[in-house]
Amino acid sequence: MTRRFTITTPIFYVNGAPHIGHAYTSIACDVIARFHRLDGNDVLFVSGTDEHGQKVEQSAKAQNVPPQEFADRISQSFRQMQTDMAVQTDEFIRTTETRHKKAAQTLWKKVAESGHIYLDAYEGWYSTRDEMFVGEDEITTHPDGSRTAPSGAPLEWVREPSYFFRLSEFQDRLLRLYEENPDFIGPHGPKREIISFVKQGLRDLSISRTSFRWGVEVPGDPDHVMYVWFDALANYLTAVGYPDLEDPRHVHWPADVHVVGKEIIRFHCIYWPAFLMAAGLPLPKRVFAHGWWTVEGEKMSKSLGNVLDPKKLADEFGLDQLRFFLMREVPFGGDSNFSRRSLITRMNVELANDLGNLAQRTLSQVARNLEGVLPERGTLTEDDGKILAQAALLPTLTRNHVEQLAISDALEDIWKLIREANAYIDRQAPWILKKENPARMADVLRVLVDVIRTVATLLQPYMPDTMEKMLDQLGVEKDERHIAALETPLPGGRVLPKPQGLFPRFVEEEKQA
RNA sequence: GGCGGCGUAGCUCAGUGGUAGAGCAGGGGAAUCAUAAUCCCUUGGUCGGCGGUUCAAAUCCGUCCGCCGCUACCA
Repeated sequence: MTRRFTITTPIFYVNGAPHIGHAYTSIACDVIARFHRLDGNDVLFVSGTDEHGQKVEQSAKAQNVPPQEFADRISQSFRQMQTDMAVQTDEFIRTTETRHKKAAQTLWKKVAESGHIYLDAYEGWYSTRDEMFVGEDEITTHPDGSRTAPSGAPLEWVREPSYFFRLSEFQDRLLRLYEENPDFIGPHGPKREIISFVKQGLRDLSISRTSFRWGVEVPGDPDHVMYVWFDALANYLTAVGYPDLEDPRHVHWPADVHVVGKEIIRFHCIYWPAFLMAAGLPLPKRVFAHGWWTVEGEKMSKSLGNVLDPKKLADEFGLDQLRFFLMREVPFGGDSNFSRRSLITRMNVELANDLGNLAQRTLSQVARNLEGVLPERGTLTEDDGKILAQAALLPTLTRNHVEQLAISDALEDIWKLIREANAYIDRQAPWILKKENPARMADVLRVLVDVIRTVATLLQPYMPDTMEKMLDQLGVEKDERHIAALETPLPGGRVLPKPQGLFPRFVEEEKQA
């Protein structure tokens, strides 16, 4: 039976250009989605843009364009970024689309019908100049009793009608959810924060606004638009065709994993399951928070001017090299630092020296000493059997890591085999066997081709373009490139194309003094 | 303040009770098929400090120090 697998990126807020963090989250999900496709699963990979809210309304106004036009432009830049990064989504949801508004409004109605929404008023200190409510802890109180926002703007106590969601009623059910499903929140650190947050007690959540218009209209009350998270989170349902239960994508709900940045994990682990519980819908199986990137040891920020453009990096170093680095460098879930030096080191040591050179030295011997013809498997020695067994185990190891979203650990295991293959070729020394025992040389080269095939097959999700070329050079047909195909050895006798280096060493150009 | 995370070799990190590990960097050697890539050996740590539990602690408990995050309606 085909397994279904549904994965989502966060939807990106259209209030700025995509940077390396957006690329990272997209690529991580893409690697996982591609792995599942390669493993024969029926995958739905969802991404999109969050386009409502006061900030978008304001930014559009500042540029003198209608909000929709503003949102169109930025949303397109996120789609372009994903195209540039070879991220293959199955659905890209824009929250300004009609289908999404329908989904969000239906969800609202379901929650309202269950009695979990009521009309009251939201009150707090409001800055008219900033057009936002300011939290108590951000307020400066002056000797004369007046209060100001961090921006220095004066504050006034404002009461605004608002619909509320009875979040307070879900405390126990949420805690039970976390307890009964230990993997619901990952990794461990954020999980504890969420649990202790919920244990502190939940207040009802204001889920509508009347102070701005740029949002999804609340069903039955056109004065209100939905609060961002009710609107945004519903995109995951839009992606499966909700509310049309006959939609073929509907079988992809619930999602297997929502991948999110750690800054929005609370909304996904508390609000989202509570909304779904209230609406009587199945809950996602997992929410996973990834870390952030620093740049050369510093926090990435516009003011520091060190915001990394993923396209520029891909143009300079190569897309697959960038994808590899991002997935390799960081234990998924942790923070990590981006530095040119470590990127170049990984490219040269792991891609050029370890993997690229292994393929090149193997294939050039096949080309020169066997006239490019792939030999049949010969009689296996103990050493042959050992490395082939290690290779045979690799799909399972990799699959288990990907299942846990440990995509850097999967690479680590793949590299252990690559290093072992380099040790094997040195032990067997086919360049010596060439004179002493040509038949044995052919056996050794065949073992190496099989090992490299395994490696290249499993690396496809990470480096799709380069691994396609490597599999071409190994004589692997298009329909032999999925994981299950690894169980069937290639037939001997195929003529392999002339090998070409796939991972050139990167030499940093001399800096002008 | 409360809650939580982190602190292990020069660097990045793995390791949750039983003789300190990996990769990179450093040193020595081998090989020459290959993108001067590879392979082997090796230097290097009182596992943040102190105290405790235990036959045994990086690993459990307490305390202190340092760094970081969360502490709801901007996303």
